[in-house]
Amino acid sequence: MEKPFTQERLTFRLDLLAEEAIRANDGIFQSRLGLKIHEVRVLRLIGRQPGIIFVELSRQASLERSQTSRIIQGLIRQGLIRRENDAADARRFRLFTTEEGERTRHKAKRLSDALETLLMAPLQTAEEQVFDELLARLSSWVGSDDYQRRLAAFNTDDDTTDDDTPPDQEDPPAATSAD
Amino acid sequence: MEKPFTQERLTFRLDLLAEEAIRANDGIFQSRLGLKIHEVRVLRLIGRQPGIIFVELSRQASLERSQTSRIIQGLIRQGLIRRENDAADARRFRLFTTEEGERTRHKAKRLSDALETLLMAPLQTAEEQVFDELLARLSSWVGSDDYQRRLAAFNTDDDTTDDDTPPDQEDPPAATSAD
DNA sequence: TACAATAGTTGCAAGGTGCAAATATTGACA
DNA sequence: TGTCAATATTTGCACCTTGCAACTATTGTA
Repeated sequence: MEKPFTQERLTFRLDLLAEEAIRANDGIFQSRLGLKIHEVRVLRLIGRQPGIIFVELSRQASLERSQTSRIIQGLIRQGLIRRENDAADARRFRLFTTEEGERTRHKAKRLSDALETLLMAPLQTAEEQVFDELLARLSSWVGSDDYQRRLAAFNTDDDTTDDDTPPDQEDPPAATSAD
Repeated sequence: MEKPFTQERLTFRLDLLAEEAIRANDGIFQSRLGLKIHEVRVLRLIGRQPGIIFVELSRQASLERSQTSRIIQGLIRQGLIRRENDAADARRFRLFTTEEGERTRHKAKRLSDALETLLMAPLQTAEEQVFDELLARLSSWVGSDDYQRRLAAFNTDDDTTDDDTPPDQEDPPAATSAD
């Protein structure tokens, strides 16, 4: 009755897993810290790079500028971070975590670690490392200009000219009449 | 200047990659087939299991019932699938792809294949297989009752009692003043 | 002084998501 | 047979996220 995930689209599985990971993290963060996952992400980045400026933050968090802006406001309101005008350029400001922000960040870290462990439970240590490494390579790849360029080309040109796919049989249409 | 993705949260990277994969697929599907990624997912599932019923479909696609319902309506309106009342139970109906639906499905498949190839470009064949396999195991894991149970326990209990984390030093706060 | 570029904010509209109530049908049982 | 709980699917709706576009503020340059 359970459909195996093998043979499913890679993108689908990726989506599923990511969604689940996010859902889990977000749920826990909300209930334990009162923060959303994106807020935690921003908090973490600021904590790791004190003095980071807006644009960098937005880029690294992979969040829209408007979104980033609103998240920052929220974190400030909650007293988890503070901003400081840049001495050299009044358009910018630099961000820092507060004491409380640091405490929260560490709590979040612990929660994330535990969740990650749970998520990776079925993998052995070595496998987990491999997965981690491949994931890192892929993440970096999709962030690269090269990838973006190729993707754009894909959208424009007709790479789909290999119309030689057979009528397709995939699955023996298993009768779902299991009642 | 480019922040490496190593050392980032696994969930974050996972999210990033999944988002990118979806964005790419969705864009292409929209422009080439006029379909959204979720519609394609549903179409694919129906094509693979002709006669599938609503609940099963919703479960396999991992989509809300309401959402699934609306997607089905859309696909019917576009003439890509058709529904047939279940002989035994009038509350249910069974779903089938139309001729055109099949054609569209194959087009979608080709597009997905090509995109997947692009996405996995930095990996060698063997690595890709490993990644695929690990992903499959993880997908299946997060769908399992065991995982769900453990996650629920996590939400309830206090697994966070290991409060021995050191003050944390992570990153040498690299001065962002690279200007 | 003027103008283009950069930094960040805010308004707003479009779309996705999911709950909850509604409808239709079935099955069990008194 | 009438009643009621359960199942299947749909629809209404309200909430939230997302992202564009327009706006303000400041800088650098000519």
